[in-house]
Amino acid sequence: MKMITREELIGKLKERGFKITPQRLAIVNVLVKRGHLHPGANLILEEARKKTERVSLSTVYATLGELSQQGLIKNLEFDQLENRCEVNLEEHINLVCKLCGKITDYHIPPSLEPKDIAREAGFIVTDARMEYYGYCRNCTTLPKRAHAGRQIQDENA
Amino acid sequence: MKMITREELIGKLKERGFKITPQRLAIVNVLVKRGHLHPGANLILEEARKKTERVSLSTVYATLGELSQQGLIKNLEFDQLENRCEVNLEEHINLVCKLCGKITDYHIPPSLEPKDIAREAGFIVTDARMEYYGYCRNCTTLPKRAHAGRQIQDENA
DNA sequence: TTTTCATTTCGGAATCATTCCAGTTTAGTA
DNA sequence: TACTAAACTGGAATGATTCCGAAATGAAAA
Ligand SMILES: [Mn+2]
Ligand SMILES: [Mn+2]
Ligand SMILES: [Zn+2]
Ligand SMILES: [Zn+2]
Repeated sequence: MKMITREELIGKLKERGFKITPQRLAIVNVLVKRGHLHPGANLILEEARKKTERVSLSTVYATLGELSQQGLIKNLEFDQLENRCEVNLEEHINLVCKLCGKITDYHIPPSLEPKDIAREAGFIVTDARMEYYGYCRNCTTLPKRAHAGRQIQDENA
Repeated sequence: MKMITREELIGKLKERGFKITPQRLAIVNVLVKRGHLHPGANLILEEARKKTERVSLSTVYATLGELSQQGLIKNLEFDQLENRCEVNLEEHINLVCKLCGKITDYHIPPSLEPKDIAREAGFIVTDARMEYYGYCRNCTTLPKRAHAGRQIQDENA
C-alpha cells in the first residue's frame, strides 16, 4: 500500500506557504504513523500531545481543515461517530466494522470506471466514496462482543 | 426504479405494532413522494406540515429513527450538511452534486460482488455505501453557479 | 542577531443538528 | 365511553465542530 511520507506532506505545506510549526509537525506525524487507523480529531490530539507539549483541539481541527482543503487528506463522516481522516488517497473501499469500528482499506480492481458513470448519467465524477459496512475478521470469529467502536484497535492492520 | 409505496410502509409499521398517527402518515407521505430527493429532517417537517396541522421536529427525528431501525429507510450523513434519508433500498450509488447538492441514484451493473470482498478480506459485508461526488448535468452546463446546496431542486429528477 | 508582522495557536464561547426529557395527548382496544 | 401504553411536543441538553479575540511565534528582512 503506497503511503505518503512525512517529508512529502511537510514539503507540500512549505511549498504552499504554510509555516512549519511544532503543532503541524506533530499532527502530520500522527497522520503518517496512524493513518491506517483513519484517526479522528481526538485521537490525533491525544497522540500529538505525546510528542509536543502544546497542542489544542482547535489547532487539530484547523490543521485537518487545511490539509483537507489542500487535498492532502480527506474527511470521512459517520453516523454517531466523530469524523475520521482518510490518508490513503488511492481509490479504495473502506471496510467499516460495525462491532469494533475498525476501518480497513480494500483496493478495488480496475472496474466500475467513473468515466462510464459520467457518460451514462451526465455526471462528472470528481470524488468517490465507497464503504462496505459489516464485520471484520476479528469480529467474525468472536461472534457478538465489543459493541462500541473504540478507536485504536491496533492488534494488526 | 422500483419505489416502495405508502401502503407498504404503513402496513409494515402496523404489522410491527406501531400506531398509525397523523404525524407518521404525513411523514411517510413525504418519504414516498419526495424520496427521490433524499430529503432531510427539516424538509420533511416542512412538507409534512402542509398536510398535518401538528407535527414537530422531534417527531420527525423520532419517526425517521424508527423507520431506520426497522430497516425501511437509511440515514445518509454528509460533510457540513444535515443528514438525508435514503428511501431506495436497492444497491446503488448516490451521485452527490457539489454545486447544487442534488443527490441522484445510479444503479450499478452486477459487478463488484460483496461476496468477493468478504472472501478476500475476511470481511462480512452487511451493508454498502457508495457515493460519487462531482457535478450533475445541470451544473455541468452552467459552469460555476449556485454554491450552497439548497434542498428541493425539483426541476427534473 | 534583532526586528517585524502576518500567520498560527489557544481557550472559551457560539453554533447547530440531533437527542433527551417530562408533561400532555391520543390511537386502539375493550 | 373509558383506559392506558405509546406517541407527541417544546424546550433543554448534548457534543462535535466552528468561530473569535488575544497572545505567541515562524521566518523573512534588516
Ligand atoms: Mn481508507
Ligand atoms: Mn439514493
Ligand atoms: Zn471488528
Ligand atoms: Zn448540481
